[in-house]
Order: sequence, then structure tokens, then C-alpha cells
Amino acid sequence: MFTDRFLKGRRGVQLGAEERAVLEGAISEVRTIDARATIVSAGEPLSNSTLLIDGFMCRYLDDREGMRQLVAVQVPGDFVDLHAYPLKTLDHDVATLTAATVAIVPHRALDGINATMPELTRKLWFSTLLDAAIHRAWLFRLGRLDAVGRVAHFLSETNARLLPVGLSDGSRFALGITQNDIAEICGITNVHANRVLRQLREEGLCVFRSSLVDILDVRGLARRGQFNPDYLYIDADPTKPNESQAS
Amino acid sequence: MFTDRFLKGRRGVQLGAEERAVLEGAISEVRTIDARATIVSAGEPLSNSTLLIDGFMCRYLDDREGMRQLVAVQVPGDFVDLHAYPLKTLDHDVATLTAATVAIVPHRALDGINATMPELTRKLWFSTLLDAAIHRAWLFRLGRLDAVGRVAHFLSETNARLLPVGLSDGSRFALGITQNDIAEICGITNVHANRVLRQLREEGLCVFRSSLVDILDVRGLARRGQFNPDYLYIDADPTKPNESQAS
DNA sequence: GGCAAATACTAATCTGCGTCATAACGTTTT
DNA sequence: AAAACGTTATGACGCAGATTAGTATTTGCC
Repeated sequence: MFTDRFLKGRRGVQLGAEERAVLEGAISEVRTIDARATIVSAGEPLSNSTLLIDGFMCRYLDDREGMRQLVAVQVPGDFVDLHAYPLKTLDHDVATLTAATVAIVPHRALDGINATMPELTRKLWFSTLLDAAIHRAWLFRLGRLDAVGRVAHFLSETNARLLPVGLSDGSRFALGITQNDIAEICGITNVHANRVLRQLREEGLCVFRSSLVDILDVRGLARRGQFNPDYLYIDADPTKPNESQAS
Repeated sequence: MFTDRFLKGRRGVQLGAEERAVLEGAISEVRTIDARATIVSAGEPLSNSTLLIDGFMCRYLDDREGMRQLVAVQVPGDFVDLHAYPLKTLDHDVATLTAATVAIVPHRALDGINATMPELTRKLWFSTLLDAAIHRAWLFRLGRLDAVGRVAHFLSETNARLLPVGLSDGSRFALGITQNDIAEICGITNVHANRVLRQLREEGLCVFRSSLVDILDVRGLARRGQFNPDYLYIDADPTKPNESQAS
């Protein structure tokens, strides 16, 4: 159901049938959100967390002049702000990139899981640490790669993340974001993002069109962005992206 | 004892006496490590985590040419690789910057805490999310600030983190790292790090000498680095000399 | 279908930082 | 005391990417 994509294909932390049922039962509401809507602002007290079912969301920080730095892009299956459960208030804003469908999970329900299901709690903990691992890859991207490398790395990462949840066929996926979003992700201007995307196109590595990304040379794009997917903790077994004990 | 500085001064998650005793009891060994020693390599299976008692450590990623990007600097009181407990293997290397004293905590002991002490577990979870919040601030630093701003931000952050554990007097602290380390933290060359430090000195904001950082204008340095300490989740304790610098 | 507003794209100029080269320190080793 | 090394320091030069200033092309809305 709603939690089908959560932790799907992640090394050693697939949810068992009972765990999945409990998590499913923790959902209080499912709703849709418009594109480009802010759903959480930094500093506000939170009593719910959000599981992304469909669409794309982001988390970002503003600088003094109001320019944004995206610190995360969330894809379906991500527990977008689960870290609000231990933190109680966030250090950043959360918004949709595209129209999205989300499941709301009250922290009260998570209290129950925390108190009675240590194994599931550790898997929830794991999922927040996966986000932290992605943060680190983004730090590498911003600190060590040039503009072309940053975009190549981001597109390679997104492809790798969409694969286990069935939203990439291995080289093509829908991603309704703009060139300006790419700029805010990669720490460059939108003008330069445009130049970089043209270069990737001319080099035959990747074609980016607002709503569709077509990677022509998966290996080459990864090389250009020094992308190594180990930090995503995705199961090495390609035949079995699914688990669920055949329930 | 060894855990005295862990989560010290953090909003709403101070350890109770019993929790502290349990955590203290989870330590299997305390040992010292030389400066510039790697203690964990990416990918290796781990069965212990490391609480930093004294000295400075770092976590980093290598690029293809062997250049490092630091993704975290750890100060005394930090549970350096607690995230290895749910993750089981890390996506990055961990090393000392200076000589250090650490406490080793076996994951088996953490299993016991996880199974029987949900409150303490949530505080441990919190501490790993604090690291993630710092990652996000670093993403902002690399994505949105120029070289001077990056160094100003880093030094402001380090000052703010050392304050609650008693290792900064509010504007001066010992930090045995080199200009090259600053470069690897801020994603710039060591040559440029040198230029930036000179500029901060000439502008009367901060004097960096290998083993001592002296912030002459705490407010001004924070402004230059767009530093806002909210993401550190530090208790707003009025008795602490937080930002009482005039400028 | 037609208009307005985003978004995509391009070119010209400017600049922050990288690169390369060299030298002066200080610390440890022998 | 000199050699060997790591760290700090500084200057000359070039380039990747920012900035500015547009024009084209979508997309969405009435």
C-alpha cells in the first residue's frame, strides 16, 4: 500500500510483513499537495512526519539574499521529515517540487513503535541515516566537482535512487524539475546550469528536458560525476528489488 | 566521566543520571590514538562505535585523484560513528586530526539499550540527526558562500560547538589543525585558504594560528559567514556567554 | 485560440579562485 | 648543526563560472 516503496531494495533493512502493517497503521491521513508549496518551515514545532508516496519534494536553506540551497531532493518512498520525530523542530524548510501525494504519520504513533518495536525503530533510524549519507555525497559534489561533474553526479544519483522504487528503467525517468532547480541543487547559477546541460547533451552523456531525463551513457555520466552508488546502501541483488515475505 | 560531554547543552535531550550510567557501562575500552591516523575505512564491517573524549577527528571522502573532502569535524563529546550502529558499514573514512582519546562502545551493548531503553535510544538517534543537521549547514556553506564566507562560517560553527563542552571561552579555542585542513573542509585550495585567513586577520575578524583560533569579532565573523547557530540545537541557557561580544 | 508568464537559451564582460612557482619558516631527525 | 620535512606565505597568470542583458520558446490560463 502506501509504504510499499519505503526502504525498498535497501541492504539488510527490508520491512517484514508485520512491520509493514504496523507502519501502514501509523498513517493518519493521505493527502495531495500542489507543486511549489512549502509544507514545513524551519523552527516550527512539529507533531507529524511525512512519507512521500508520489511526486518530488525538496528541503532547502535560504541565504541572506533569499537564494536557496537545496540540501535534499526526496523521491517516492522517502520518509521526508522523519528526522522531525527526534528533533521536534527542523533546521530547514520542506517543500514540494512537483504536485505530490503524501502520507501523514503522527509522532504519537511513532512513540508507540519506539516503545514496543526496537527492530522497526532501528530501521526507521537507518532511513534517516541514509539521508545523512546522501548529504555527505552532496558535500563531496559541491566541494570537489566542477559544474559539469556536479550535474552529472546529481543525475546519476537520482537515476540510482529511482531504480529500486521502479521509477527509472535504468536510464530514463520523469523528473518534473526546472533548470533553476538544478542550479539550486548544484550551487551554480541557472545560466551556467543551462550551459552545463547543453554540454552534457553535446557530449552524448545525457539529455535533460524539464520533465524527462534520458541518460544516454550511464557509465560515462557516472564517470564524469565520480559517482559511486555505495552510499545509497542499495541491495546488490538486481533480481530482487522486492521483499515482503510474499504476503 | 567519559560521557560527560555527550549531548551536553542540547535542547531537550540531556541524559538523566540512569541513562548516563547505562551509557557509561556500555563502554568496553578507552584508548588513545595518534594524530593523522585512519580508524575506519569506508565499506568495512563494523561492530563498535567511537565516542570522542578528547582531541579532534574528522570524516572524509576521497575524489578520484586522492584529494579529500572533509564531511565532518568531530569535537569532544561527539559520538563520532554512532551511525555505524544502524548502518553496519560506513560510506566514508574516519580519522584523527590531532592525537585523541576515545571510548569504544560495542554494538552489542547498543542492542541492549535499543531493546530496553526507548527514551535513551531516541536520544542516541537525536545525536546522529544533529550530525545530519551540521551536514546541511556545510552544504549551505559550500553551495552559497564565497571562500571568505566559508571559512568564517566554519570557524563560527566550531566556536559555537566548543562552547557547551567548555573548550571555548566564547571567542578563543585551541584547534590543532592546519591551513590545509581548512582547505579540505571549505572546498578550496590551501593557497587560497592562506589568502582568506590573511584577509580575516586584516579585517580584524579572526586570527588563525595552527593551534589557536582567536575570534576578535564574534558577531562580525558570524555575519560574514551568514552563520546562524539554530541548527546546532543548543540550549538557550542565559548563564552561558553565548554571543555577548560587542563590535 | 490567444495572451501572459515561466522557462529555456545565448552572448559579452568581469572576477574569484585555481594553478604554478618560489621562498621562509619551524620541528623533528640524524 | 645540518638535513629533511611540513607548514605558512606571496606573486604572476589563466580560466571556470558569475553577472548582466537580452531573445526565444514553452506552458498554463482565460
